[in-house]
Amino acid sequence: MESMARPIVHDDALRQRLLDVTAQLVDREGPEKVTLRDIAAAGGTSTSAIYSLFGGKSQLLTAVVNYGFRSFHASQEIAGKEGLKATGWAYRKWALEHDALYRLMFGGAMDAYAEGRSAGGPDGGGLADGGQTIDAMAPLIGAVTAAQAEGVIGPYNVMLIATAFWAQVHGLVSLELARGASMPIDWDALYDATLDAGIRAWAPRP
Amino acid sequence: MESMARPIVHDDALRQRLLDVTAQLVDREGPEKVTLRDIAAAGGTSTSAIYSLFGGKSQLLTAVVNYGFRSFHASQEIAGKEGLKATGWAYRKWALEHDALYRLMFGGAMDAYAEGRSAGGPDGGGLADGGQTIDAMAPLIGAVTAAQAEGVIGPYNVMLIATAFWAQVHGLVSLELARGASMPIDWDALYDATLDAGIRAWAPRP
DNA sequence: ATTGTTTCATAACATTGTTCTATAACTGCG
DNA sequence: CGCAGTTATAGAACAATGTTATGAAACAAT
Repeated sequence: MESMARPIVHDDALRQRLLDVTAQLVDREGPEKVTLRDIAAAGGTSTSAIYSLFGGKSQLLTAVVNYGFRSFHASQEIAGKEGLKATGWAYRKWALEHDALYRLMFGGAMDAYAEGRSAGGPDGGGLADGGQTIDAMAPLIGAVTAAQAEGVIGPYNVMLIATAFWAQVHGLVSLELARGASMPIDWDALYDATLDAGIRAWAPRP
Repeated sequence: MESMARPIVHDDALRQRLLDVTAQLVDREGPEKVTLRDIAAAGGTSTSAIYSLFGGKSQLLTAVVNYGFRSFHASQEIAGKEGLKATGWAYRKWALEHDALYRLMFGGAMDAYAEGRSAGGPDGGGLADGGQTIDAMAPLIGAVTAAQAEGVIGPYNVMLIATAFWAQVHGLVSLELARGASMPIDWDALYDATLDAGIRAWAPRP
């Protein structure tokens, strides 16, 4: 209250810049390989900024994951209106385009960093958890419900079907990401056939 | 040829002990958290042993992954004879019992270490790759073929069906491992329903 | 015993996440 | 206008960890 002091440089703009830079570096090199010093240099600041804005590497990565979830969710939202298969294809597209980030979000690699929860800033607080996964599933749940209304999907439990679909797609994508290049498989065709099979499996019984 | 020297202590017995110890530690703490010094201490030796026997942390983890694949493969082999659903349940059982190791094998986390291929010792050489995944799928492929013979599964491409099944199960398991506790889902029931749906999807068409 | 050779535990090194500290940048007042 | 007060930040110091280098230990041959 007495007197104001040195003006703030570690502001929201820098925070956003660091998020962008980190997302890029993580996508390029993976979360382990990227160092705080690199991130700081790329953002034109010092490692202190990461500590004052996020709290540490763990929280920075958490914030990046949250950032990723928003992008992924938006992508699913759009595709969700175009039906079940479109949602599946959009899922794969996003995952292949965000390789390392996808693994960080869904691969459980985040657990390696989980321990010190941040106080909960406007955005970065709280560890990425199932809540976000369920959030991200909302468009898929919507698509399943719509398909039921159209009679394409039978009257099974919606959450169960959605999770089954999600797991199917996630499994294919993570298999493709992890071992795709070294497996003699036509992933496009497999993906297509699998989506159809998934729908077939939950079609109304005659 | 001139003269023999100090007797070898870094032998195959120690190698095996280090493999066991590392597998345990990795399963308990994950591959990032476990340190070479801890491993060496737990094995009653020094970090040098890891370098002379494996080449480094990367190759040690690769060897552990290979070790894991053998165990997993054996488990699948047994279950494969009992049918498709049994294979799926055995898959899940093994994965839940080997949490971190499973992620190391199938989660793509190994890529973080991939760079220096070892010369290829009797066992640890070569990075774990798609070959092992396909190997591990063999029992599943057998089960699918058997199910086709019984008329439970239709005349679709076997590899395609097997991969679809594998992805389905892998997706469920990794979702459960990563977010299971924080999602309000009855995983047992979901697993059961999903296995049935998978079989239904590829049933012979009328 | 001495020498030579090989093996291995330990010490030194480089990198990286994190914490500490001293300086920089500003305000308000004399 | 300068000086004290205050806060933010860059950079130094610290701790941990994978890796490499070094020198001592253990044995055979002479």
